[in-house]
Amino acid sequence: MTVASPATTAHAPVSERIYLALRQEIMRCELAPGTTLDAAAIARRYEVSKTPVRDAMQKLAADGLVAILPRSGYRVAAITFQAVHEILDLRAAIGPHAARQAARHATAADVAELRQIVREYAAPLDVGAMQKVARRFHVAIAGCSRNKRVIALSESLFDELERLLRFAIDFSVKAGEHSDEHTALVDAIEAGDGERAAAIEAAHIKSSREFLIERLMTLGYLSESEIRIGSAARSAGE
Amino acid sequence: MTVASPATTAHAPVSERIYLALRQEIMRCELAPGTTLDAAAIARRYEVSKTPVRDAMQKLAADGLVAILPRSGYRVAAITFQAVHEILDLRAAIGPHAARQAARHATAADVAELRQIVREYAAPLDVGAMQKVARRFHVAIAGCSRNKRVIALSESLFDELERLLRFAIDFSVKAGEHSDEHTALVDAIEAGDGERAAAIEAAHIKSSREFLIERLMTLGYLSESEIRIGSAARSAGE
DNA sequence: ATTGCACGTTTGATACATCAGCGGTAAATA
DNA sequence: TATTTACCGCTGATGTATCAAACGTGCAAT
Repeated sequence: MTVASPATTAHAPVSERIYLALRQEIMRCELAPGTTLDAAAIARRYEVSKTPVRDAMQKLAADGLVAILPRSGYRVAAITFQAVHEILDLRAAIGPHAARQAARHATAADVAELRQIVREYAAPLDVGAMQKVARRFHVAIAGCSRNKRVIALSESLFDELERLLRFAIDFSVKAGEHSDEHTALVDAIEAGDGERAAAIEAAHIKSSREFLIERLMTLGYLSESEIRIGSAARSAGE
Repeated sequence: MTVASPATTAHAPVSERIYLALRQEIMRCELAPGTTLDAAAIARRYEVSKTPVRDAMQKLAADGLVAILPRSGYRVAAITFQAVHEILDLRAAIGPHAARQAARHATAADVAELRQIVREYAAPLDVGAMQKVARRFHVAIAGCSRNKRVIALSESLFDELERLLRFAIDFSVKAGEHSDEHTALVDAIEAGDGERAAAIEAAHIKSSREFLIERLMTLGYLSESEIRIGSAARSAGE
């Protein structure tokens, strides 16, 4: 109420602002997974009422970032092996598909943009920055598919993945060097070879999946038996 | 498959009721695509306040069934060729993947359930009922993947597809007979042959895609050029 | 005819009321 | 005295009523 509501706030829905702020906090693990969120406190903190907080919670729940316990509370989504597995599995489904479609639809400008992003891999980067570049690269490929749903889904998956990585990896890992793979992928897209593009993307996702699982294992987050079993028989979590 | 009531919680959230009711109306095209929705009127109609209506709108927006125009209104999502294309494309990405995973994870009970659903195809069905059975079949396969995200996504895609079919096909088409294909798919899943399962599912989706596109063309919803171009260069629509 | 202003309609936000679940505390029993 | 159970109060979500702001529309004036 103290906000004088400047005339410049033409198209700035308050709920969107809250949504983005919370989303960032959750993804950066500044709000720890499993934490129960107090809607009233958040409203006070951002100096707004509870309604936009409510809206933001709905959106975050749709993104899978918070769980709504009816009549009980909001909780930051827990990080479970199940979740990691599911996200990587979904990525394995849509990543290659997006690459295949990208090979069909990519324009010269698209290819140029992809090459630009690949070039940025060369610069010495910390893990956080590398994450960002990787996200841009894969989302750009999704963009080439010209399918808005695929794009939105890719973004969502990468967001969640980023959160998992921040939590589990703790930034202790050096920047991996697979820019060769990326160059090959762009080449395949430029050549219009959808199958090759899909295969490269599939291999890429597989390797990052194995990397991540190994990493989680060394951190004691899961045992070998869980990997063997896959995602079955996980009753707990969420 | 009884409802797993969460212990003491025997509650019916009002917003959920509104959500389900509106969702059904939208999917049955009783609310025509493109219609602007009056939140206050809906609130009066269901004898509730505007807040649960708001929540329901947020959920529907997350499902892609309504579009929220900030500071302007809610509108039932329009049906465009773009949307049909995107949904079928996404299905083409996750369907085969789900089938492949189903072959890895399906239990004997899963296979039995799938066979039961396939059997129901044999009975003489109207198009609406066939839709429902097809939905159950494909969602059941997604269920075998043990990936909750894949399951939710499959359900969402089928819901949207159902709406598109209701709108475009107008129930004038006879029940297609591809139960052989379905049987073959279940066989592959039972045998654990993921690649074969994925291939069958891919072919199945491709054929239904072609069927639907042809159907839309005969109804004058799109021209041949649009098919050639694919989804590119559609500036209009939502 | 076009532009500008004012009004009405509808969303967006706030403040307030209500209700269910959870935890603490106390009492009763073994 | 220790453990269990039942009751009560508190916290926080859900729903209602009200208010403010913004977009669209229509009329009027230039």
